[in-house]
Amino acid sequence: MKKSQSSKEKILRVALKEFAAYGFGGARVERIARQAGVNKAMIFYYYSSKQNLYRIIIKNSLLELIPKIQEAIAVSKSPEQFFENLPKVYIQYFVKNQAVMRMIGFELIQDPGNITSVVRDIFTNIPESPPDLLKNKISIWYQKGLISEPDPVHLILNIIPLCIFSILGKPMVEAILDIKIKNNIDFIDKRINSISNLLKKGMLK
Amino acid sequence: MKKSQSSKEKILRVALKEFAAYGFGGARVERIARQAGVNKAMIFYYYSSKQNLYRIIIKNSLLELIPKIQEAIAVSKSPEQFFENLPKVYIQYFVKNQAVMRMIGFELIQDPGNITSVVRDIFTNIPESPPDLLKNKISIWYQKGLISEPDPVHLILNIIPLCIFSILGKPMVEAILDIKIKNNIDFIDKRINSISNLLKKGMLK
Amino acid sequence: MKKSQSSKEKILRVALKEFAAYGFGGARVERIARQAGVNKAMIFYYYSSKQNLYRIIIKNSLLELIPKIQEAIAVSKSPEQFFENLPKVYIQYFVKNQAVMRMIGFELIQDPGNITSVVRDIFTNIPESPPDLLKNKISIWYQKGLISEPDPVHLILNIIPLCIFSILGKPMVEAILDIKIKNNIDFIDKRINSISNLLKKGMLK
Amino acid sequence: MKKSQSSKEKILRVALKEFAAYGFGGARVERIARQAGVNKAMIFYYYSSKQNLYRIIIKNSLLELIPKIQEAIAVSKSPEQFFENLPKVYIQYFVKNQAVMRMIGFELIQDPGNITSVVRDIFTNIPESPPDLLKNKISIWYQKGLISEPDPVHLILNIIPLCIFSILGKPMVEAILDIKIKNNIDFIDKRINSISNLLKKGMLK
DNA sequence: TATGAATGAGAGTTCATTCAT
DNA sequence: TATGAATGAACTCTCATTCAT
Repeated sequence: MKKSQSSKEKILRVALKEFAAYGFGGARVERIARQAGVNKAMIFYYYSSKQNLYRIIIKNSLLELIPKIQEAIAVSKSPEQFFENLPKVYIQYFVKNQAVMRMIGFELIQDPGNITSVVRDIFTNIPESPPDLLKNKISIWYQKGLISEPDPVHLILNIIPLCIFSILGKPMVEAILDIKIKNNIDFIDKRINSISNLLKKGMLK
Repeated sequence: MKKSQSSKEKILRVALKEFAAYGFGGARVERIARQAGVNKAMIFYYYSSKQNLYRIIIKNSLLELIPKIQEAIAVSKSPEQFFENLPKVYIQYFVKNQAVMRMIGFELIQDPGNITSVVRDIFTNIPESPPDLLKNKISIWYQKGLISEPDPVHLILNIIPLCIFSILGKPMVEAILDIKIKNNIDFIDKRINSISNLLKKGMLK
Repeated sequence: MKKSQSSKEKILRVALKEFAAYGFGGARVERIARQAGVNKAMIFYYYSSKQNLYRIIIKNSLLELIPKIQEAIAVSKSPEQFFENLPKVYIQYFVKNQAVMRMIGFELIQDPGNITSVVRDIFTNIPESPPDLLKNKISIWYQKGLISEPDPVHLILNIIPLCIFSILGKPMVEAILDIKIKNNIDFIDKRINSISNLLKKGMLK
Repeated sequence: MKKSQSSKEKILRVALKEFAAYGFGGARVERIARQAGVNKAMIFYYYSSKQNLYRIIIKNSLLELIPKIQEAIAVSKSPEQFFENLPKVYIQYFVKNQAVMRMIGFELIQDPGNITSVVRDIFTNIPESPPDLLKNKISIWYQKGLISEPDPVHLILNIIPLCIFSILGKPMVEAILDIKIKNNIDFIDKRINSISNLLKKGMLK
């Protein structure tokens, strides 16, 4: 019974990496099975289809990420804290969970409807509507004259891209500038700092 | 002769959309052929393999995009202009060429090495080194005390993500905030504005 | 378990015939599958590619044939016995295993390097070097004044062609002479005899 | 008009090599066209199909070879001369025309009926029946007590295989004996000699 | 004669999925 | 739970052949 448990979970762990590396279309059930050390048929026994396995992984990933973000938003009593906490939480999570980040990336490009429906699904199980909480917060800050961007959509779209793309886009920017960054840990720290400064200088009044 | 020309090019046009919609692994040669109104074998006649077709499209796309960016950089005599021109050019291009944007996105997630090598390849055919020109510009602006971020990597990583992700991330942010944006043209204009303001307030001294 | 065993082996048996009948290029995987009564995909499941299946069959065939020849050489205490045993063993084997003979024939025409490398490969797994044993035998017989051809290459090339080609060349010689041989068993016996006599009279001193 | 002539013939020359190298199934029309420096469609314009091209080449080859053999037989006034002339003519022809030899080899393995029908076809256009001439010659020699093998089929099958296989089988025998023959011209001379001696000692009374 | 484009059938191969045990 | 064998549809790619010019 123990072994089955571990098999079932190992499949999840391995499949996440596979989907992140190749996307849904490029991922191979057989490769997942081999790397998880289980028989191919077990994947279907536990998860019934490749599609379903994919959905479960997406959902699990968001179920792990979203509360962290909610928390970071909740503890931010001022926009200053908000502009510091959000990049830090996002980037640190994505650095540690690059496979999750890649899967989310794939989904956004290929079928945003998919991921947004999962997000909405998760939100409906939370008593206080996270969208409302966030919108209220922003609205209050703006009314108090603390921030310069009143539209929550644009405010959020000024933050999240900087977080997600900071890791994904690094190799491309290295190519564009013909620079090779060696120390990745330093880079991440500087990245968080640079984004926080940009957001604070750029959107605080 | 005319028909062949159109066949060869039609394949390119259709394939770009297919790859953008499904990624390399999920794209189907047969679907490309059907939509281009050509025999499946013609794709191999002209492009010899799916892989090769993909590479050519990536390269063509970048060959079209990069000069526009170079131009936008070149005409920017001040960092102020720079922070205005770059988002405008990027976003307007991506709005019109969403398939290109999606393909670049896929590549960055799946195999950044691939796209960076194409970028480098294109750069070597330009007499004045684009990386050097850009780095010099930034360095001079910083020495003159015009901008607050001295590191070109971080400066660029504060710009490009905002441009690429503004279109890709829109549906997700709509889900997060439970808002549905109707007028897309207005949205794009506001997006460009919001980014320019953020960058100017956030990185000009 | 039993059925799978039989499937795997049945493929081998059927494929040998197919390759013998049509050569590698002309052989059809689908025909092999149909005749073996298995799903086409099983051929790749067990043998991974048409090429690989072909190689395995060639190797198996030689692994069966070569020891018989080695044995026939080993038991020949005099050149007289040698000139009797070798044609008998060769021809009787090829009569029973015409498919093997044809495959070897194809290989010798198309890519002799291929088959010679397999032969060498098999030899390296035999403790006493078969080439050396054979060369020694011939050398001793020549020194004792028993045979007239000192060069082992020419001696062997005076034997093997007569054996292989006796079956393959029969229809052509029938055409050349406008004769139709009815009783094949008699023919084979006479063939073995005629060759033995030729070799004994022609190469014994 | 001249160019067309040369194209038509160049196709024949190149196709012979192609068929000899890969067999009918493995030969590629496109490769023939490229190597002949003509458009693929021209092959069908001149020869209407791959099959037909193949047949024509087989026939042409035999039309060139057979008269040489007939001549060698005709000039042989004694079995001694016969056993000297035949190997010499055969082997020297095949050394110079290895592609022809290979094509004949392929045909004999794959579909002997094909080549025998062509042989018969050629013979019907010769006034004196070659089979009869040959059979008579052998019969007379035997009646005169000059040769030991009365059956023409076996007599011929004691000769031709040694000639054809001497070139084809060389690499394999080199592998069997672990010997590498350097000088090919010497080898051929020795081969002809060894065969002639074998036949003379072995079949002359 | 000559060409490049086009075609359709089918080749080998892959893959998610299911079955029997 | 677990396995190896099996399946069928679909995939990329090939190739002899034909068409339009």
